[in-house]
Amino acid sequence: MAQLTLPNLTVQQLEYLVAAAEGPTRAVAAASLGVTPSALSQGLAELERRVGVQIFERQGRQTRLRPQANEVLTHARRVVAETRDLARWAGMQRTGQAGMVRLGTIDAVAVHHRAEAIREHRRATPGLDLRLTVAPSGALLDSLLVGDLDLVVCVEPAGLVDGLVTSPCLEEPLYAYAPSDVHAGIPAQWGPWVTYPEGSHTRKVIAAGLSVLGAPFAVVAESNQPEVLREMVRLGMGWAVLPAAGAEAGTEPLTRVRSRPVGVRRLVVARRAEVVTDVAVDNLASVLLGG
Amino acid sequence: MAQLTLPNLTVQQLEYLVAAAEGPTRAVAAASLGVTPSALSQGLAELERRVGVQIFERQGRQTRLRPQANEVLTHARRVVAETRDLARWAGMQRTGQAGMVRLGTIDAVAVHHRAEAIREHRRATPGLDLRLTVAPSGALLDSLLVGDLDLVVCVEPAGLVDGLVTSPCLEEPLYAYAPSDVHAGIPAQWGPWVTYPEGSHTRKVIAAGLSVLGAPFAVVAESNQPEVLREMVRLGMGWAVLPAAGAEAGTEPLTRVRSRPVGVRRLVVARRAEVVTDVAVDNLASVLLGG
DNA sequence: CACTATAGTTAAGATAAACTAAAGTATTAG
DNA sequence: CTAATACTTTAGTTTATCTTAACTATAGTG
Repeated sequence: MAQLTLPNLTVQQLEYLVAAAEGPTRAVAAASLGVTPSALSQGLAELERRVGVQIFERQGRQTRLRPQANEVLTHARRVVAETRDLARWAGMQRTGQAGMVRLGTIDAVAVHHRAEAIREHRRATPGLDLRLTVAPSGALLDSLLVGDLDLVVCVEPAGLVDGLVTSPCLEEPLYAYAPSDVHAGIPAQWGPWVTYPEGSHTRKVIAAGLSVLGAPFAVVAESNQPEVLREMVRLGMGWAVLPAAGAEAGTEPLTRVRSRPVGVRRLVVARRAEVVTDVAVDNLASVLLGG
Repeated sequence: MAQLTLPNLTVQQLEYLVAAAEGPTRAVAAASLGVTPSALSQGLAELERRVGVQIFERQGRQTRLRPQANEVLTHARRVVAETRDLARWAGMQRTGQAGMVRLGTIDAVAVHHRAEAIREHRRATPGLDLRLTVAPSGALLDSLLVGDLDLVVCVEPAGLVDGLVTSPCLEEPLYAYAPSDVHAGIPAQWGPWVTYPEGSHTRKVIAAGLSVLGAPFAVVAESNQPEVLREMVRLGMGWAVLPAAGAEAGTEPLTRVRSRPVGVRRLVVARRAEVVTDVAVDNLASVLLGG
């Protein structure tokens, strides 16, 4: 098949044609474009040369469109309109009003701390495709590193993670809760425990806090979901250390064994270090930090 | 309303983007475009700068499209395809296979002499919008001068018409016909006549021919249509001088009073002198001349 | 008929864009 | 470590596009 080389038309030339077709004279058209009549004339001559078909004809002292120009003019209008749409999209993209952000959070953040902020941000930027993934911190950070997520709110990792940058977001106190029929004694008699699985960032914080208080940490059941842990406590399966938001919500909130927290887990906003600045991600990050 | 200034994208840049998206590497894409990788790289960088949105990202030693590029890529494919269509149209326009030709002829040409040629030309160039107007020679030439027609086949005008050029097309003998019950005598006893109206080019030719033969030219009825004149003769209203094609067609052809023609009318192909070369008109003109 | 205003083109020179060739920078493979 | 690959940058040249200014042609006016 013959490799038909396309005429290298520019959007500007097509704009010139549209303006020339709409204005009563070329001088007016040129003024509306903000160029000299000379520039318009040369630009249109170049357009005509590239299309390779006569588009204009002199009639008296005016230059008019030939009937054949309609085909070209239609093309020009279409491309100009499409380019206008693209420019509009690009503008929204630049200001973060359009595009896609894949956000990952632990459940407490999505359900409690930033639920309203996320809902409000979604309302404020309807063009933005905001996707929310709820998972444990470790899984979120893995996904972030691999590129499956753009922004993560999770428990602060133990050390610096290569390729990620984190900003402190909020600190969440963790309280001890016991089944309702159990008498709270000294910490050395607390337990046994239901808690987050091995490997969980929060579990590390809990273990450290209990260790400081001198409480044993015998684990009888595990779950990543604070709601599940709360129900286990209510059913008398064991004790738990949970954020207040997860434990004291619902119709039958648990009551704290001790008014002071066992520990504090620090939540951070994390994103890839390498990544070029994406305004949509920036905006959401600042909402999540600032809220 | 804000005058959103459009990015001056070029068809070439959009082709670069499409090629880069389709080729496995940029080097391959550049080769398929017939440019150096450097040119492709610079062109794409310029495209990205003009759109104002990051389209590419480095991944290892390759440059990949970011997900956001899909929007731009879709636009690029569309505009490239539209430009290809335009180029195809322009090519047909240049070779006369597309466009519009407004042809005007006298009836004998459309009905007899060039009927087959016109039909064949219409069949051979289906993209061409060929419009046929049938009218007397004077009206055709007026329309041609005003610009309502592009090409005319008519009886040769008496003198040169300013702004028109004519080429001889064919010569058409005109024969005398009498009602069937009339005995053909010497020319001085011919008539009375039914013939073309005053002002008709053909009538001038007829008048001159009869004058040479010494026949009187008393006119009792007029019509521009040879078929009408023929029927008048058949009904016995008078004699007529007609082209053989018009008089001797049909189920009851008239018979000539005299085997030799009374006169000859010269048909010409006429077009405006000023007009820029239009290949479609050229082609049709040569068909009408050559057939 | 000159005289002037209008409509647009052409010419010349400056500025910006786009190409090639060659050198440079990472990244992957052996 | 070395070589190859995939692109980008730089430098210099060619090509486009703009502005200003001069030019052509037409239409209207006395």
